[in-house]
Parts: sequence; C-alpha cells; structure tokens
Amino acid sequence: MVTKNAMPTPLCGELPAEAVQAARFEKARSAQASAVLEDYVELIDDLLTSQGEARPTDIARRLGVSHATAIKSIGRLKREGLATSKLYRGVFLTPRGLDLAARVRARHRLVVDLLVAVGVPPHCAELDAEGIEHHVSDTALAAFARFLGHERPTDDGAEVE
Amino acid sequence: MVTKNAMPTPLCGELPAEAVQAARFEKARSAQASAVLEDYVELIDDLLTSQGEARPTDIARRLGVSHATAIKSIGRLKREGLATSKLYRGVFLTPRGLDLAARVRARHRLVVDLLVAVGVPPHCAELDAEGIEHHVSDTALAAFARFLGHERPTDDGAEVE
DNA sequence: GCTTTTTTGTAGCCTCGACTACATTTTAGG
DNA sequence: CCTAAAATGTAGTCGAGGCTACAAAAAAGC
Repeated sequence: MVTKNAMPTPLCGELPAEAVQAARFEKARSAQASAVLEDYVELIDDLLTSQGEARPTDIARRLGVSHATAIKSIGRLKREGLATSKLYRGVFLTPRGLDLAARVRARHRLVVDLLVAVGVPPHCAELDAEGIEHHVSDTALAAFARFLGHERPTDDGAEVE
Repeated sequence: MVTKNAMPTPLCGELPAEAVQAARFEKARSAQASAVLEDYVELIDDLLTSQGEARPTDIARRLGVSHATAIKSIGRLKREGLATSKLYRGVFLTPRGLDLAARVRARHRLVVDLLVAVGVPPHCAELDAEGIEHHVSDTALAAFARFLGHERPTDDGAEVE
C-alpha cells in the first residue's frame, strides 16, 4: 500500500488525491514546455557575451540540432517576446530575454553547485544539471542556496569515491 | 549525419567544446523522451499494487490527461514491450516494465529524500522530484545515496532562520 | 430485458521540436 | 565581377503527446 496521499498537504486541503497527483504531473509537463526556450535564451546570452554575436548556425551547433530547428525555435523566442533578430544579422535578446537568461544561469549554477556539494562528480553534475534545472522550483532553489551557504564544503568539491 | 556515435563514453578529452555541450543537450532531450513512459510505468505499477488493476480511465485521471491520451501512451508502452493489455481488461506490466517501475520508484524516493535532506520542504520536494527524477544519472544517484547514508543531517531539515 | 451510463477504444486535429531538402542571401575566392 | 561556398531562411514531413468528438462494448439501473 502506498497511500502517499495520507500526509496533510498545505495547499491541497480537501482536494482528492488524484487531483493532487495530476497537478504534479501537469507542473512537470509545463516546466518541460519552457525548457527548450530557456536553453536557447541561456545559450544566446552566452554567445553574445563571449563572441559578441549569436548566429543561428552557432546556436544550432552548440545545441546539437540542425540549423533549421534552431531557426524555428528562434522564431518562437521572437513570438514570445524574448528575442529579436535582423535578417542575416544574428539574434539578440530583449530585456525580458536578458532577465530570463540571468535567472536561468543563476539557477543552473546553483543546481550544479548543489550536486557537487552532495558528492556528484563535477563533470557529471554539469551533465545532469542540464536536464534537472528546468524542474527546480524557486522554493527548492532557496533551499539549495541556504544549504550551500550554511555548510559550503570549502568549494573543493566533495570527496570523490 | 551528426556522428553522435563518436562518444558513448564520458571521455571528452579531445572533443571540441561545442560537441561536448551539444552532447549535454542531447542527453537531456533523450531523457525527456523516456520521461512520459517512465511516469506511466510507475503509475501502472502503483495502481496494480494498490488497486489490483490498472484501468485506462484511472491512469488518465491520475496523470491529469484525457483518457484518449492515456490510451495512446499505453499503446506506446506496448510497442516498447513494457506493458500488455487485454481489451476491456486493464493494463499489465511485462517483466521489463516491472523492472523499470522498480528502478523508477527507487530513484524517485532517493531524489525526494535528497531534496528534503538539503532543506526543501517535503511537499515541494515531491512536486519538484516529479520533473527532476528523469534527469538524474546513475552516477548522481549513487552520490545521493552516499550522501544520505554518510552524513544525514539529523533529519530536522535545514534550520529556517 | 431494455435502456442508460460508464468505460474503452478510434479518428482526426493541434503544437512542438526534431529532420531533410530546397531557396535565397551574404561572404569569400578566383 | 562573377562564381562558389557558407550562412540563413522556408517548406514540408514525422513522431510524440496533448485535445475533442464520436463509436462501440461492458456494467449498471430500472
């Protein structure tokens, strides 16, 4: 018997257990929907900072997708008001895009740092964080920061096996 | 062709930085591809254990999707050799499905436990784990287990000052 | 036993994110 | 300057995973 719904959940007072569980899955699905856009925004910001420009071909290569796929996604970014692009002139971020990029990057670092702090090898932490980060809530992020701030393991990474 | 088969192993020694980054995103994408199937398998196993049967309608309700969507996904499970179903007789898991369910469940618990251990409120940990779990590698899982076993922080959660 | 409701399944449509193939534009070479 | 290559953009396809609407079978009510 699992009866994982036996605990008193703060927000979901009288809701049926099914609805609670359904909401959980729905949250994960919606997080996934914005994951791709977040990746693009973060990468574009990265390219703009390091290279001075973000060209679709570079974006595609870094993401490991075809240029057509990248261009389509850039179109979505523009529709969502996160980026702009001039014909044959590269992609740029709107203020909203820049803001999102900053938040995504901070979250990424925090997730990696936490993984390393609990003993995940740095290389692996980077890999896993790419998928994980999109699903970490602000509440959890705050907890991560608190955890890292209180008992930061001298930043040399936890002992590798 | 992307020659994605050039590096199945995590030795990114002489590879260009772009390829490394691309591989990271690709891993996240492939993890996402199996996420839905994992959720279904876990839920079906849960229903079989607690209710004795897993009916498409129940699956759909618990996942928060329409029954048509659930039935389609069940079809995918069958194609992948993870489940079987007899007309109007519910869904069952194959040995492979059962094995996957067990692994998914263990991983889920480990992720939740780790989140709680670093100070994430239990309710939030459950929510976030739903999305996170699909992206946690075996290496990271092992680190989680080690962390939880070695330095369990008195289980009172991080003190909220 | 017949009707109604629930459950199950099918069909068709949508969006997203991937792809290939082709068209166009800019840039680079000769 | 004109051509070849690279970069950019467009069109069309595909599968996954959602949806609604409808059809059929099983279960429940009367």
